[in-house]
Amino acid sequence: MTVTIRDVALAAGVHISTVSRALSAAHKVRPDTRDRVMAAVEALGYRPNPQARSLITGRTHSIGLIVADIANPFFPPLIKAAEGLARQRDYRVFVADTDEDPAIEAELIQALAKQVDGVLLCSPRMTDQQVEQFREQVPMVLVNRQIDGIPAVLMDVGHGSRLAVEHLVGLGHRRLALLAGPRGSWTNKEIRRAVTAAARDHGAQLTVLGPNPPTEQAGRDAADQVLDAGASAVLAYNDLMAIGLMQSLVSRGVAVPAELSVVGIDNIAASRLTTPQLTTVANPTAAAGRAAADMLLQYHGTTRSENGDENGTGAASLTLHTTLVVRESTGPAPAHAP
Amino acid sequence: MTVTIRDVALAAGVHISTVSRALSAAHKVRPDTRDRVMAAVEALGYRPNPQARSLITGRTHSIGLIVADIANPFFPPLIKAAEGLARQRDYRVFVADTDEDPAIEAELIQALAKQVDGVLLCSPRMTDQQVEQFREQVPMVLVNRQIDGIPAVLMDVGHGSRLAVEHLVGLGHRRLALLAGPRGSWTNKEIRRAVTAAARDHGAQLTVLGPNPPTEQAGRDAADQVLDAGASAVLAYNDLMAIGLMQSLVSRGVAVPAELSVVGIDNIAASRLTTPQLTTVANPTAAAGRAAADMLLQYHGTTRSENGDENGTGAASLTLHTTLVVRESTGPAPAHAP
DNA sequence: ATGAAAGCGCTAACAA
DNA sequence: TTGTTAGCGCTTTCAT
Repeated sequence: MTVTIRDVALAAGVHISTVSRALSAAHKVRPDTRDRVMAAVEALGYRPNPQARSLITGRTHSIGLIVADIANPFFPPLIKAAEGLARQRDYRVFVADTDEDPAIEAELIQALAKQVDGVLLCSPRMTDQQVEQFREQVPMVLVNRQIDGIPAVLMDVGHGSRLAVEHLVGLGHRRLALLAGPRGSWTNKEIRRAVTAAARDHGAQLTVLGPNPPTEQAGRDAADQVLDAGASAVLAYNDLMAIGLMQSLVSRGVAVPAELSVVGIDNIAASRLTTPQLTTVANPTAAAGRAAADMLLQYHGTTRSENGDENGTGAASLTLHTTLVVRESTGPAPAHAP
Repeated sequence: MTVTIRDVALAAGVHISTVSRALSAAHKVRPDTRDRVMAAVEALGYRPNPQARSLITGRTHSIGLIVADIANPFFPPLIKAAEGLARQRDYRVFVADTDEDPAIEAELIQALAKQVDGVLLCSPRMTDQQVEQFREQVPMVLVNRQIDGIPAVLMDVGHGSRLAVEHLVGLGHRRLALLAGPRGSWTNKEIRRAVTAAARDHGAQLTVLGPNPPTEQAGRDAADQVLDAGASAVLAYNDLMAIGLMQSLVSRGVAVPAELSVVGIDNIAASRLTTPQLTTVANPTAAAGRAAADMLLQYHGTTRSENGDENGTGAASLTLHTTLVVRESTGPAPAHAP
């Protein structure tokens, strides 16, 4: 029922190896033979079995893309961009979702390792050691995680966070709160580090709240802590949390930004939809997805480590810039604490 | 460098077929032999090569999931749910994005057909004939598309749309507009059919605007047409368009719902974020994703058509209910047209 | 330029 | 219960 290379060979009156050549190394076959083969291919509707092919070539023409949560609006643009680039290069993409769970993450990458030519690991929650271990099993490009010797696409969210703090300080805020993100997140550490430093530099007081799951619900739940902290401005780990926080604030009768300024991170589409519109640090997620896929395919595209540089070549990192998008959720510090 | 079944056999002092059995049909091997094999597996870190396995078994343990646009917030919850169920059954998921393009859709399904045990085709834009053709090449479950003889998970968006119309009529609206979606969409046809019928039943006048791409931008662009149509209420193909439309309306100084009522479809997370909050028809996307994956795996899980019913078994359809979520974007019809 | 033969890593009859 | 033998569908030497 399924048509194989043998059927084509039979129909074209040649040996299967000739069919194989006609399909991959066209120039190694006489034009007229090639034509006969192609005609048979057409007539029978033959499509090579990629499994069989990859069993012998060792390449699957597909890559894995692992994200913490596909329903988090941060990821879809990244995924889409990575897929688009992969498609251009005739690669398939396996997308998997770890539910923010390091154990599932490990399990998935393990399972994927054998089936793909490389893995794009986005915002991993595993430890560095775990990541390094998997990196030995499969070519890998990291997104939003920095580990020595592993190629990565980073977003300088630390810089963006500093801009946010300076924006806030410029508006007169002296007591800040940081609504931190999940534990294993490199981005979270970067933000925390940058915000702490920036607050110190500008003589502002900082309360760090967390860790928290990176969800709207966590943002809602944190409202009381934020209020208790006595801050006049909050920076949240991401827009989702900032949006949830604003909802709780509204329902408690706290005016944003009059009584409390709120800043998010990511610049997801929804951040323009809230009232007030969210001030946020914009992450170039699509560019990151594209760049990461490009890195992975380029790196693997050179038929397994060439360029006379086995260790260095693939290990370059790319850092993309973030920017502060000032909208309506930030304003001058109130004269008195709320 | 890569450890194969042969290495394990050698280390355990048994034949490779024994290793194979110990791994798949554990009970067909003596306990102590099995232990030795497993010890060797552990020691060597052996993982079976899924490509080789599937070459012989004909099953890949993965399914394809094709969506029109992964960045459309309608899809991620569906994808996530489908992936969750697949994971439970130890299946991998290939997610692909067609960019709303029927040609890419065909190309993708073609490429995927050989690499997966089945395909979940969500909101396809291809013609029925094309879909039917692919259905012969690979087990398939449709989401949001009804074609005779192909199992599907449907959402009764027609019912939901009727509810929306009745809600609007109940508020005194007599001139309605429908902001239609993309051409190939079954959902779009359903909505159009239901809205047309409901408007007729209630003696309301209806203007249909479209087809349009299912995007926020298309919603923004349609504001003038909507206004020109002289309607006092609009139903949009999806929330994204409704949200875009509301933005344009606001910028033109048209009050929602005072001068114009707006209803969306989908109930994406962002629909609660707008001001006014969007009245919308809620689609159970997560349930649909889960159900579709379940159908596909069950259907294929019976080791290729059993149950004494080769044609009928897999062809059942499941219809999920939609509900109307009344929020703030709909209100009484104004006394005079705007 | 083409055919013959070997084998990628594994499973599944069949023997023993 | 275990080993032997054939392949799954394809690519890739090696001859011819």
